[in-house]
Amino acid sequence: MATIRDVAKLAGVGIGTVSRVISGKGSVSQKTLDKVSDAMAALNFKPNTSAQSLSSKRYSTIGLWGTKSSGEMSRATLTKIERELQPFDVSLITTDGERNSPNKPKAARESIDNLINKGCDGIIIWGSDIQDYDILQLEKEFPNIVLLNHKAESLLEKSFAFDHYQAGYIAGQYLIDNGHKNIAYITGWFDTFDANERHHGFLDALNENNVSIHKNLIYRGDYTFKKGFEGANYLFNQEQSFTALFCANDQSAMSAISALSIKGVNIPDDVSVLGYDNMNIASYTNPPLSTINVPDQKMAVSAVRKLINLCYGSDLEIDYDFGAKLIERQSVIQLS
Amino acid sequence: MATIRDVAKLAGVGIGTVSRVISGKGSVSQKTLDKVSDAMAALNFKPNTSAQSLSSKRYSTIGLWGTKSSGEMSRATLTKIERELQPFDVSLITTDGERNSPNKPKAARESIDNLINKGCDGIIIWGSDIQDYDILQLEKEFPNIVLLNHKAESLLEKSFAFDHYQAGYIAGQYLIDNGHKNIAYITGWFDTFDANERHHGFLDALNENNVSIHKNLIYRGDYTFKKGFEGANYLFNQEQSFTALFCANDQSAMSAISALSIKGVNIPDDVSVLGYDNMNIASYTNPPLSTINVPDQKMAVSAVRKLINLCYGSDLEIDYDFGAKLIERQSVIQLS
DNA sequence: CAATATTATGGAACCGTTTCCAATTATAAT
DNA sequence: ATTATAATTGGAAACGGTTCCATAATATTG
Repeated sequence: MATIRDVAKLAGVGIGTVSRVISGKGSVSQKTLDKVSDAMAALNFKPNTSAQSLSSKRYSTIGLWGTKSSGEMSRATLTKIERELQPFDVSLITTDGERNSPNKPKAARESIDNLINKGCDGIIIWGSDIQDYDILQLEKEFPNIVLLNHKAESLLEKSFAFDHYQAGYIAGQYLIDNGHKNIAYITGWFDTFDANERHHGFLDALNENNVSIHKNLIYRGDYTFKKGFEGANYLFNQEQSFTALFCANDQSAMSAISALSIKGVNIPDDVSVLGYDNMNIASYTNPPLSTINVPDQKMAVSAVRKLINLCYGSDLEIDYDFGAKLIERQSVIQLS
Repeated sequence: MATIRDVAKLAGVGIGTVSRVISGKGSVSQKTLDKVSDAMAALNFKPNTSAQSLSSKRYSTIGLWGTKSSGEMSRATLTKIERELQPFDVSLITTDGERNSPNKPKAARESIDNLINKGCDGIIIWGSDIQDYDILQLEKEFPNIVLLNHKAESLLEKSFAFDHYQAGYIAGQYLIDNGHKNIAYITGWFDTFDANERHHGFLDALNENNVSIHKNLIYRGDYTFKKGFEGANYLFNQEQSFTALFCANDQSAMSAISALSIKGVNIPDDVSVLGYDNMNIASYTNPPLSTINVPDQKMAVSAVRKLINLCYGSDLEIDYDFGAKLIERQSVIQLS
């Protein structure tokens, strides 16, 4: 591999000059620029990234930290992030923070440190697997962080999160507005803050409307197709009947619909089903799934842009508006 | 940040010694090892990755190259790859090779070069978006590559691909074995080698059994839910009737099932549907989807292991057996 | 116990950039 | 022409590790 010195020699200039043309900073006369460019082309010169990073402390890399247990970031979102980074020529390093360790918070912090140490200018922290206290601590030492799917009160401008409480509430309210009083519910997995918010929002909506949900009609799921399917069968077998089913995500909603249809229940005539997430597929189920839209990609884009601003001093505009919205399709009907 | 020299000073040893304890290579007495370890802990020393790479030419990073147009690698597979890398402490850099350029092969090669230049010990080349000739050329200059979802005849031991022709053939044969003669077909997107293989395998199976497929019953899809849905509606409206529908992937199969059910056709009694991929959700549709299993994750794991061997001189065992297998569930029935 | 082999150790040189400053050259102003 | 100012340029020093070699300390051998 050719180095900057080879180029300098061939072009008959000093290494500083070559460096200047690489970075485009500082001034070079047109004549020298041409000479150097030619030499670089002739030698097929590519600057060595490690050397650049070592000397400039700029890594052109950002890290994505998250654990699988908090529900994985979707592929589409991931791609979106890459695309957002591409124009700036920064790469993405992803890590699965998961470690089996007795001391979870410590392990989290440690794996984040590792990621930073790999050479990242900034990192995206995904989900709620790390405590606010640790985040604040971290942010003091390493301010180039951004929280995605998590909100830290004292770090609002670096938090990009969806109001799951409100969304859950909207979901509950919607079912009630459509006249449903006997409601079943397949929950998500409660490991995370988000999941709890959504849960309480939904429950509060019911409470405030004085509709209670029978304990037999709550099935503890985990966001998977499997649990959705099993949950629906479980609920179907309870003696309590229901006219609506809320599922904590679209995946469970889809498989719940399958399970119920297989049992011969007609969706939405016998049972309305409401999902949560608005996955791509939600438009193409039978019936098309009404659901809560979660602007995952939009949040991701905002988070990335904020991080780019933080790391590289740019001034990209950032959208902080991630309102909850219910998408009406055909899986929920008005009870007459 | 503390450097190796700080550690050396604090521990009262030379920098060479510190380097030795970092790498674990070379000999250090127990006593010095303790001293150095203590010093490292006291200073919270973390070796600088760029400096390490610069001087050792080892990057502990591998790249994943692929374009979105060739169908994205699934999230699950991506995670699998990360997990496989984790024990070796190597990170993954992903790139979307997509560029709009008049000269596609050149652009491909260029973006691969870029990726290599970012500092990768090796790269995984995903899909068939780069020509064999270019691959061979590349491999000569940079041998640490591995092909995933693509087979280059002269690079067999670095190719990890599924026999889509055979799988397509099996799919066709299965439908015929079940007595279907009037078959409809929602194709995939034909940009890639894989897609063509699958296509021809399927068609050849029909041909060799003397069943022909009416041209109106072939709908050109693109692997999306959307096209599956639209395709099924299109097929439903043809005057030619069919008892079986083959979809080039599970996504289209799922939405095709939805579309047909909405039209009132009963799956599988009126129309059998066969998918391709065996996605997670395939077990939880109504009816559960019969499909071709594609061992994506298994192939990815093998590819990664091969690459690790290549890059780091290890000797992991590698499985090259990716046979096609049909998973019988309940979306295809025997025609009586 | 001397001679030899083995294990430990220090540190200069190097990896390929960027950064900075002093020196040179070109340009503008008087 | 002379001076002031601005634009270019070269290259030493630094970034923080690894490598290698010469040397020192220990262990082994006959």
